[in-house]
Amino acid sequence: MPSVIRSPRTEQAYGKLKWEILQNHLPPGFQASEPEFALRLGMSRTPVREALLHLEADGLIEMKPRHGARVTPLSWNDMRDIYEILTTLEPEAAAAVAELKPDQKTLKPLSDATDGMEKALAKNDLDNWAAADDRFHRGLLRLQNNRRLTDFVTRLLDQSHRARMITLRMRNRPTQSTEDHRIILRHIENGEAGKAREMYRRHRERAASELLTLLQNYRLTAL
Amino acid sequence: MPSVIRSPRTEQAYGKLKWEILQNHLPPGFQASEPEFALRLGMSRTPVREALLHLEADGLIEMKPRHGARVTPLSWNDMRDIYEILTTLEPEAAAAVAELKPDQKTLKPLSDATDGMEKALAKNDLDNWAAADDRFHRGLLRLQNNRRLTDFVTRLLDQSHRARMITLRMRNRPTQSTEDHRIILRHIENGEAGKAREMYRRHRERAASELLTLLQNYRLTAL
DNA sequence: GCATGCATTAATGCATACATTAATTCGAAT
DNA sequence: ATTCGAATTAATGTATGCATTAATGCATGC
Repeated sequence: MPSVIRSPRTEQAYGKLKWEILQNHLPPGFQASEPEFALRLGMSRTPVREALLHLEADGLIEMKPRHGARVTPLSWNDMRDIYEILTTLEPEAAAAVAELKPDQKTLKPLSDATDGMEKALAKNDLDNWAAADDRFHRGLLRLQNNRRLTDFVTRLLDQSHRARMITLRMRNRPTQSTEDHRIILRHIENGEAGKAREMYRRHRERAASELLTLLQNYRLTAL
Repeated sequence: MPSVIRSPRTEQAYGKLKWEILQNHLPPGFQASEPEFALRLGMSRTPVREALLHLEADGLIEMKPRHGARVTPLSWNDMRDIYEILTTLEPEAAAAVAELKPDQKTLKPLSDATDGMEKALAKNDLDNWAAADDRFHRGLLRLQNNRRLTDFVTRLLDQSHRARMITLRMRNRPTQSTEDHRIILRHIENGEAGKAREMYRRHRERAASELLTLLQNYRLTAL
């Protein structure tokens, strides 16, 4: 439960900060003290501090003793680690969903997302393509029943979101990636767990290698 | 970074509470308000609350709006979910370590743990057996280089610790399990990633099935 | 007797004040 | 000029108090 916060202020602070971080509005490496964040957000330190601690647990903020809280910088090694885990866990999630033999209605979020990717690709609308891609991955997770898996992978997706956005316009047209999704969806529809797993793994391996190469070539990250 | 806390009080509260939960000193389902915990720990609500939030992120505490914080009850479904993920991730960790072709010195923590398991088994000393088993699993994790993987799996091991302790004396003599470790260690020593992965997977599958059966037969958990 | 609603009670959410501690700056001495 | 050290500054850690809000119990009416 990465986002299970209930109190208005804390929730507000958490939501706003997370949003601004993921949008690169608060850029990687941005640093400020608790009082500064509190001032920015128009509330006292208490809820802000709580939100910052949550974001630290999410891996989006790093709190260093006397240097304030800083937005986690993009790191090549972090991205490698994250994609390594995604490459292991997401295929298992896909297989688990396939095992459930879900009906078309259950799979609607996934087919919608896949449609969205194809349409956006046809229009060369990268932003909508990325959004649909994201919906697919998160939608798939939600269809399997292991809550901890959902939460953890969701956190990893959040942690790697900025890197994906930054590299979005450096990639070639994501034709292959879009096709991958269609095929994975078909395997899931057919209840073929093994094929879904294997296809998802290859999808993630390709995505990882692409992303890491881009980050490296363009010196976009620390480390 | 499950335990990255630095302030004396918060750290103290976190450490003490975590310890007492894992020792079943604060039993599953135990519930108290923040002021009560604060009183128990001899400090104000602030650091206690922070510690409780950390423990909630660790999955050991659940905070319900007006009902105080309660020690997460043991749940069969949670254990199933946890072991499902462990069965996926730990074998990958073992394979990753094998790939590193570590020397004997690096592997000393693992061989020590394995020795400890065998010795404890010979003496029928279940407590030390379990402790050595735990050292093996955590030691292996530390040898691979993906920090996020280490932290997440460590959390899962913590979350399942109480269930393991409770079922410890209901199991048959853990002969098979001890042998598994020896074999896994050998595969790692030989740098045979595939074999290490496969053996670890079978080890975890067996462990999961044993644990879940015991919990079910003895109605030890909620749900 | 039961249900509804209000009052009471207590916990949490949040703000603030104070204590502690570390970084930084400035000055003095070598 | 450089280095050491003390004083200042500012951030974090912690305590506390107040506001808010939900749960509980009681009373009242049906």
